[in-house]
Amino acid sequence: MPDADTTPAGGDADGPPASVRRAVQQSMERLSNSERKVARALLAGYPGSGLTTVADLAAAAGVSPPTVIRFTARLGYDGYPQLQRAIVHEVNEGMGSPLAQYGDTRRSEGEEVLDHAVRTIQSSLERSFSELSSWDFKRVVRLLSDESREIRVVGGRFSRLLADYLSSHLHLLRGRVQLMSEPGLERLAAIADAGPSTLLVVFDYRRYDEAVGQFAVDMKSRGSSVVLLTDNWLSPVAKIADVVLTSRVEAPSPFDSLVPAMALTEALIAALTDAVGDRGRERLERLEAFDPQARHLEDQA
Amino acid sequence: MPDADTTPAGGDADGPPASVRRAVQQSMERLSNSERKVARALLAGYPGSGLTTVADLAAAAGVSPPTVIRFTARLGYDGYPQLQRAIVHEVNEGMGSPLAQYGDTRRSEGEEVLDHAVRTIQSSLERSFSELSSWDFKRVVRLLSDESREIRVVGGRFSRLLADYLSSHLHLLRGRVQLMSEPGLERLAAIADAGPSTLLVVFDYRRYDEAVGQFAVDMKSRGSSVVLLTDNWLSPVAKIADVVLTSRVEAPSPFDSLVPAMALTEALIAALTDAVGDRGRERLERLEAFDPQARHLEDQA
DNA sequence: GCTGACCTGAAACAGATAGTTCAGAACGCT
DNA sequence: AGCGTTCTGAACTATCTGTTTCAGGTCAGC
Repeated sequence: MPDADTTPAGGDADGPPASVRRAVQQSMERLSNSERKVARALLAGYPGSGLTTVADLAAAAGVSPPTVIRFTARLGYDGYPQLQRAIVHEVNEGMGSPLAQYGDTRRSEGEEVLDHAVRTIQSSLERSFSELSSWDFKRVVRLLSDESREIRVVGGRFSRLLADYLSSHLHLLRGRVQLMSEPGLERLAAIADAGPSTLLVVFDYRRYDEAVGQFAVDMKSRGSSVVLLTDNWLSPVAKIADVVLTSRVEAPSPFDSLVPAMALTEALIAALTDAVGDRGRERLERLEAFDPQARHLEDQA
Repeated sequence: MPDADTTPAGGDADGPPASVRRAVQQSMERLSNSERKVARALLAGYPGSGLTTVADLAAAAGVSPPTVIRFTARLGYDGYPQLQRAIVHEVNEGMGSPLAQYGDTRRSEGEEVLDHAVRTIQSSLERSFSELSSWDFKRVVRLLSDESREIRVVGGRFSRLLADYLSSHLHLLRGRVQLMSEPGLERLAAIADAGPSTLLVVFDYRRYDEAVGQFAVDMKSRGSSVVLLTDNWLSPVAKIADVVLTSRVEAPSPFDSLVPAMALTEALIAALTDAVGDRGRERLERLEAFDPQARHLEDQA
């Protein structure tokens, strides 16, 4: 049993590095409420938060310094400096290794489900993007950034959330955008007003929404362009759509996943932000002038 | 672009990261013999050697502490702690996500933006899950699956979509769920009715919603349990929350990303489906009897 | 071989740091 | 309710930190 330098709570005497991160996660249960806050703060800003002083970490966690000390003691370290050394050690080894953290052992219920969920979601996402046609993607971006067009956005039972999400961002970046949340008069009016300069964005994922499908058909018949975001099984709207972007829906549960679709939506927003450039930025600033709570541009320093 | 925090000897105002390592290498010539020993020791054990004490680094280099101090001064830092901070900063970037590398290079508009978006989103997602405490996750699942509890779900400007998403699924799996979509009488009534058997689920991501925060505080003061889903910068609600689940919000655009948060939500739903087991399945079947369009269980063959 | 400039480290110093003590608070358990 | 246990932070302290001071040492140049 050599190397008794940095393996306190790692436990099983097998893992050579015994990541501090995992040690913390495993010890979660044994901790008190405030100590758990420390654990969360440590993981949230890892590893930087563990390389500052006790006082700093305590402040970040919203607890007092003694709690941090007790936290380190409970993990099995002789003191805060020793925990720091362990982190430094780890940083020295890894300095970039991304997914070394996923172990193999599984027992407790929740963990298995979570692990499975993570992998399912990630592979769905990966696959979705790898199957995405970048040419279609660009076409959609061009359509969305064309301010001479009137945009309507609509979605189905769950995908209405994405329709909402997209239109909210569109509002921030350009004018002439409308979300068609409910069936009814609003949609009828939209059909009546539709023409060649109208752009309808449809989110339709299983199970496909009949009302949305009919609405798309009607809009199309009035000359509107139609962009469809759907799953890989293709909504019936695909038949009449001008551009189709698909995403996978494989989920860790019996329900479908919207994560890849949302990722696609965010990618569209990113590309659109890039496309509208200064024009959109000006609009954002104008909007912010009226809404002190929205300062979306200051995120990236 | 000042930010005179960590860019002393980077010098030429060109290098984007101004790596400490590179700063040292460039300054080699200007150093004295002993100082150069320090430089070599620092680079040899980088970054760990720079995260210890002055005395340690001096010993590793075979020189006296003052020499280390003079070394840091010669590099342009105000003191050893400042150099340390610069290194920590660097480590923080490099360790987690490979976000740092996508600085500037772009040619073909749509495609590169898309590529960048994909990578950003995926790394955010990966990082979020790696930082997730599975213990907290399990606690939330347990709370959500406890049918003796009355559940209230609320969200902020954008995260209301996730609140909606979660509550929609909760409705399918169990009873006594209510989405608090708008401020107003509905929320007041919820506060009045709240008690120890109430569970409030709060989605609060930057920019944090004051109304939601106040609502959470009020609910908590009435004895309700509070589960918070937030970003890694922690909503103020974290102070009073019983459990906190964080996700990253780094996005390919100036806006924040909700993809990791949605993935987390879906993981919760998956685990919850598992937890409620047959009871939830029966409920689903009962619901389907009244809604021929919802057949969520047939997805996985 | 003397003089000046420049390194270099021992010793001393001021300030910050981790860790301890203790009293009050919160909690769970009959 | 009342008890004992556990948790938590304010105040304190001993220690270690980075830094400055200063004297000894090295070397080049006429």
